[in-house]
Amino acid sequence: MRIVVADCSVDYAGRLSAHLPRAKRVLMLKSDGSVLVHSDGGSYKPLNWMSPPCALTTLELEDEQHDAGIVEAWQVVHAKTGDKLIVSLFEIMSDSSHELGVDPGLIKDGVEAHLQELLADQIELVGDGHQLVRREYMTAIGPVDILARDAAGASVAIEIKRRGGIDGVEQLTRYLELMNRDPALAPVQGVFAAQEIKPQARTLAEDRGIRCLVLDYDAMRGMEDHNTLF
Amino acid sequence: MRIVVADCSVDYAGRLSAHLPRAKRVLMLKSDGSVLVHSDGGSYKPLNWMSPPCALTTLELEDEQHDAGIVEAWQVVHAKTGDKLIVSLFEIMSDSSHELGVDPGLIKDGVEAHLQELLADQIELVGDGHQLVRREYMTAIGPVDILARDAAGASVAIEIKRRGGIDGVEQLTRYLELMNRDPALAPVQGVFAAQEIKPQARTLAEDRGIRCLVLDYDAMRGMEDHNTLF
DNA sequence: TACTTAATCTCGCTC
DNA sequence: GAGCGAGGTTAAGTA
Repeated sequence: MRIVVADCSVDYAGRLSAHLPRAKRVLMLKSDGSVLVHSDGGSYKPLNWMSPPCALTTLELEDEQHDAGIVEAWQVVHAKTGDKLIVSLFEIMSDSSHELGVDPGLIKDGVEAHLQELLADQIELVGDGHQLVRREYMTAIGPVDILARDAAGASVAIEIKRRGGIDGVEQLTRYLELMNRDPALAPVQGVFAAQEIKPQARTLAEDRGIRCLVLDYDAMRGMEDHNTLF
Repeated sequence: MRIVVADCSVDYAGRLSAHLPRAKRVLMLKSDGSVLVHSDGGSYKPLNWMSPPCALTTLELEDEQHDAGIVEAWQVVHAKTGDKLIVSLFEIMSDSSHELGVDPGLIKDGVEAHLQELLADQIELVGDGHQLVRREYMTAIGPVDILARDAAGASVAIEIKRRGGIDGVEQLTRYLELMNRDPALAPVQGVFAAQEIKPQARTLAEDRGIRCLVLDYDAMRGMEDHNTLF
């Protein structure tokens, strides 16, 4: 990993064209050839970058570049797409390299799969007397998150999202359309469950007779812990 | 901007929980308080991070942390959500600060908006005798990319995507459903235009009577240049 | 390997 | 400020 702090301008030509006017920035050159151009603010996204696999070469300076005050120029080319990033350096404030080694990587938990697990275990949240049939119930066009039966024994197809948007409603609608053609399942009631349901999605869902269910992740997790403890 | 290269472990607790085992990494501390944890590889996305607005404080070390070899510990807390990032430093290889100033920002062109512009200018690509009514034609549920009329004067609603998937077809279907209720427009023919149309999307579109149109961006741009030149 | 879906998405625009 | 769509999306999981 090489880190350069420099007054520079950057040009990108690939799926789009982009230009960064001259300013002081941090240039991160990773050992896989990738380059990140960061400013002192914004989010984790660099102003500009080149993803691996790619290769960096130092360009020969032409007279007019030299006259313009450029002291060094890099060309970073993507190995597959040919996308090109050109960094023109006017002044280098700092240039250092560090051997980091391979990173052991991130360990994370607490995502959408967990919501499905929790709701399967607490299926009564969908309605009194509901019973789980199975998770990831396969259909011809993909798996429905949860298939259940209500107190009367009627089928209930549940689509779970962390944030419920229109896409999720469309997805559930396609499943319902298909499942309602199966005499063994029909009629199938739809339930759209999410931690947060967007107004447009709720409107669309209710217009189609799909029930909306807002999930309280913390409460469900707390319930789970409680169940585990006793 | 402060850049620290250190042997460290990182813990994040917020919308999810995540942990980074001890390893050498680059820590970028931006002046807005945000922190990025980068390894020597991967993409532009950091292994872990905290977005602004947030604040960094140096924690008092407890005896057991000291015994474990930790020489410094930071706590970065998000100002609104309360998300927390804790960095435990075991050894600091490098620690430097640089004044960068405010970045002038990225200038970009050549995205989807451009495709819409090009197709509006070259509306005859949709079919002989077609005429542009307007771009971004507003409906109650959002703007249709292009509204045109065919040679016979019938309405044509065009949805443009760079990559055409099922989502885009669903979107256009919703527009068509709404527009066909308007006597001044009905009947409205749908055209799904994209640089690349996925097979599933094409099947769904054609099943619904929506015409598919594959756009050749380079040819359209070339045509545009040609028009400008002569 | 190709495709589908989620993301601590981010970013920009509109209402 | 909230909502919605696009992204050089990126990244992870699955068929």
